[in-house]
Amino acid sequence: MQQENEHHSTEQELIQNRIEKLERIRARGDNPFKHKFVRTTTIPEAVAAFTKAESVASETPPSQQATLAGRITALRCHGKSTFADLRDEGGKIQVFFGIKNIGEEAYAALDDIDIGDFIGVSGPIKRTRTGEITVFAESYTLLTKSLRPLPEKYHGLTDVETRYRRRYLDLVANPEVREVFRKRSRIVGALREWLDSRGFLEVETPMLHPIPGGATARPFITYHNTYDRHFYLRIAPELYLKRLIVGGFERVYELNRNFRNEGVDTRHNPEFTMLELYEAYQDYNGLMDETEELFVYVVEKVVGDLTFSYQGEQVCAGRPWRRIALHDAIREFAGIDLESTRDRDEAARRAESAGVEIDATLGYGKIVDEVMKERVVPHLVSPTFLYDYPVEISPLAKRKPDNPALTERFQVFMGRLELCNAFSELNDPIDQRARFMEQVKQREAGDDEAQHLDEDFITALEVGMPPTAGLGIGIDRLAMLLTDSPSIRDVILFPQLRTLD
RNA sequence: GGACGGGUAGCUCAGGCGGUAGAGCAUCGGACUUUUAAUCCGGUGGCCGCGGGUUCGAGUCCCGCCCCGUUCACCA
Repeated sequence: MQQENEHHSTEQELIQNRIEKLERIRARGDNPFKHKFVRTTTIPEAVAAFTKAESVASETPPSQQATLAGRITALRCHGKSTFADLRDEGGKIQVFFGIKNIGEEAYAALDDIDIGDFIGVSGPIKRTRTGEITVFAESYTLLTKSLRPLPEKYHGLTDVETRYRRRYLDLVANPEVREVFRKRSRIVGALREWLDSRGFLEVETPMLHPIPGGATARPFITYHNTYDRHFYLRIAPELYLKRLIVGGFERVYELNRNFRNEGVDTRHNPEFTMLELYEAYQDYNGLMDETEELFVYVVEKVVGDLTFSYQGEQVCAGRPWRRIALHDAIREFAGIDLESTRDRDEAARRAESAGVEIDATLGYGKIVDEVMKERVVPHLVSPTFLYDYPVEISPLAKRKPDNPALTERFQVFMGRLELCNAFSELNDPIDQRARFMEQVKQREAGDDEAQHLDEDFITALEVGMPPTAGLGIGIDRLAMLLTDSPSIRDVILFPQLRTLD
């Protein structure tokens, strides 16, 4: 215990110092944690109103009375006058405390105000001698006492571990981080607007799945006490959403979290946000058109321009987007043909001739997938549809009528990021059962990402699902792209890190 | 899991040739009624990630471990 105290002695001293101030405040009969404060306006509104009034009345700048609230981010004390920077969510304004304006008692009480405290302040807004827009405080009130020191004012908080583990400090110290998350919110809002305007119904399906399904991924396992059984955190909502199409909804979407028990890197977080939508009577070609429309809507709304830069490269999202069959793209970028063979070993030979290392356990479909990731995706900066994927790696997608080895599936890539996965949904229950059985075989052969047989889902398909196309969009990656963030952790408020003891 | 880089004051960072651990900001005390990274004077503050080892002596060298980042592998 004592060791622990000594270990934190410095920080403890800073905290202790503030606690003593807090006690002095209480001793004066003031409450350092107020319940409510009515402000007349926000800081950015007050600044905008002042600037506007000023531009109209050119000779004598008007002074406008305002009551503002915010956090003190800087204090400059000059004896009988003090300047503070006050910041709220949207902006910053300087506050001037003069002993003549607020009185000796209130001025003396400033001794117990620290950087980090929240205050409310009233007074006229004017420019100082040096031209800074400033509230000349006539009164102020402490709203919340802060007991811990904030990160340094000039450099902010740069330690990435602290930024992720204690995001509140990151948000306080680095205003641009708040902008990233505002933008993320606008992306999600724009997606919903587009979907809602087209009659898509937002639904919520289970997060606890008795059988993990809808994607090839390792699930998290959890346990329900009353039912005395294991559940899986969902890896995708797909099979439930398709059940809703069976039930008669024609346009549904779900925008929520998926959980996959796999590696963590700059593009993968164990929990991530996915938009999945399903549209009856549509196929993958029509869905490609709609996907373009949807993205263009969101990009224009959020970025304001269809050309933007991601990690130093220009992305041009203007329509039409390039559409190229996966096998054609492999021919173009990898210089090999994987379409004219279906033989696993031959495909592996050709892949290796293109310099792609192929693990002996990979089947034909995964070889194609591997070559795509290694040789094709790195070229896809501006938006590109790859379409017609091997049936082996697309167990929920409908086959092409003229080529049963391929499925009507597409993916969208932008900024070298995989953003979407979509297909004409397989609605033939007999084929679906066969595909599941193929997956089960792979699972038994040791592939623990292979999909499970979901008997109830087959039953639903037997009841009948109309022709349907479905699309999944990785929201985190879309947010990375549109905020020019290099890591998925930069667009997730509380990314997963190892817990500390 | 492998490779590389990092972990030093509350924050941002120096030091690293083995010889009593530094700066700026913050904080505390003093001066100051127009500053804005305020200024000036003085002070407090460190298990130098953790544990071993070598050594008269270890932030510094060696070994192991933990955490973070990048990357490769795996995946979306």
